[in-house]
Amino acid sequence: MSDHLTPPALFKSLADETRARAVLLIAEQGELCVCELVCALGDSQPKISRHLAQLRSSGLLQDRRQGQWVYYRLASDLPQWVRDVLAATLAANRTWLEQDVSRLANMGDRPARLATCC
Amino acid sequence: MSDHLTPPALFKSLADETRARAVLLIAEQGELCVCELVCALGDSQPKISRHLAQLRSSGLLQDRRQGQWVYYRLASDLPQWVRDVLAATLAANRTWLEQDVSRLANMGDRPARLATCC
DNA sequence: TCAATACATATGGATTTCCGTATATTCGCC
DNA sequence: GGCGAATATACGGAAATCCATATGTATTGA
Repeated sequence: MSDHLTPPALFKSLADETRARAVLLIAEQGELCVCELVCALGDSQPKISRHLAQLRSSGLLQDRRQGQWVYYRLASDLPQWVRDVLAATLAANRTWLEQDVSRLANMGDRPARLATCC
Repeated sequence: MSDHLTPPALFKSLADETRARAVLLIAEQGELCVCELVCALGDSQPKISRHLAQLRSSGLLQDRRQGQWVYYRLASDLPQWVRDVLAATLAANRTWLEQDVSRLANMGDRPARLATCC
């Protein structure tokens, strides 16, 4: 799926502020549900949802439904160079992401993931 | 100048096919003049020129005039993470760039750069 | 000074992108 | 089944993007 992730296709996916923040947050946290992203980014739910759908259909993210929540993570078949691009960007832009991370940390009532052990 | 190169700003610069190819070609070759890029990418001169101006004003490229030619290279103050992003993208997408590289190699009458030794 | 080459920019229009609002849909629970 | 919470999608319209064409500027050389 993400085979035809050409450079401009990848960069187009990351060219929007909302999408860039969402992807980097997910890259840092491993997995986030829509309501967590809505809270962290401070945007409306339809806006977040629309951008997530776009990131999924471009092959960057994959989703997983758990009860009423839908969790997004980096696509498992993401090429290594794409992971490298994200890692380099994330490492050098922590302060740029700071507010989103802290809004996420301060969020009350975050849905609990299933324990991975069972 | 390139301090305010936020992630979405960088990715927006690279989100266009013409700009992505131009930047990667320049990253690979070190320095290219406008007419070389016109030939390698097979686009019109105004189109190339417009995109180069955009890349320059976003802080990704810098230019240098030598006689009638204007050479573009990566901006000298480019943050390391941006260089890393470009390097990772270039290394993994050689075949995507193949045709442009060979059109450049087969170009006749390429303007000669000044020797660096004197 | 004239012409030619290399490059830059202006203009207008077609297309794309993005968003707010409203409306599905899906799931868990009573 | 009915209701509320979480998420997705549809439908305009506003704004940004991209391009072709035409024109401007700078440099070289006759």
